[in-house]
Amino acid sequence: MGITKSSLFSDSQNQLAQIFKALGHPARVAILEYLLKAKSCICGDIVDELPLAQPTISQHLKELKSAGIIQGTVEGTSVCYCIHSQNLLLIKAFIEEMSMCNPENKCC
Amino acid sequence: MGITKSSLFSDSQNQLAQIFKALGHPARVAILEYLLKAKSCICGDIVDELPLAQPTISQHLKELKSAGIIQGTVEGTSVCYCIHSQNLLLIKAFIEEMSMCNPENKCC
DNA sequence: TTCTTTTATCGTAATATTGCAATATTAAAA
DNA sequence: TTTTAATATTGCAATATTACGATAAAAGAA
Repeated sequence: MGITKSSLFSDSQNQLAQIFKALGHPARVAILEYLLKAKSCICGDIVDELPLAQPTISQHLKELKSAGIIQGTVEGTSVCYCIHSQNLLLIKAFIEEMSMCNPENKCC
Repeated sequence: MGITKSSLFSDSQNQLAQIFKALGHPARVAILEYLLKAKSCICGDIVDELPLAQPTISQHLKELKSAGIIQGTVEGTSVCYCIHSQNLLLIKAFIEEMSMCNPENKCC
């Protein structure tokens, strides 16, 4: 149905999934890589950098922001975006746990 | 258009996004947590554990598998799934880089 | 062989996502 | 005030995802 039954899962599971989902698009990965590479947390240069139209970039930025992965500060007519690491630490812990796969498991 | 323009991005960006996307659903997060918790890498107990119908679970398992996050081994009539950590290490490295946000940035 | 159990696949309805043109908004510049 | 520049929002078409009932497939049990 295209509708995720989030009520069936824990808050923690939903939050982790939400953050992962926001990272689950190559444009958003590219935006983060650009924000990391750029020394200062430049704003709409992302539009020039990425091969997508301005409204599309704006939408991707909005999703990253609402997932708590980036933050934006208005500076005159432009907006300065940068990585907000707090929520990334949540999924970092999850992945660290998961990647400690037990090699004793029969099929691993 | 609901169609991700993956050709516009690098292989690395597409691969990272694909793995993140597979993790971007609470049911799939729950499946991984269950696989980690269960001592042996049990199979269709996941269907009993999660509040979703069997075809839905099967579909989620398929997505995790095609993203290289889990692997399955047929054992008679049942299938034994377990975590396959290799691809998780890819996103682990990405997140570690990203979470080293530079606090010197003006807006961070 | 027939039945049963387990898992996968098909088909489909409901909903979500992606991308962009057009347009709105906002604040600085002229 | 008018114009310009930067970003956000709206509306929509194309496509993807989610969920599940029905059914298929595969292997062991009777």
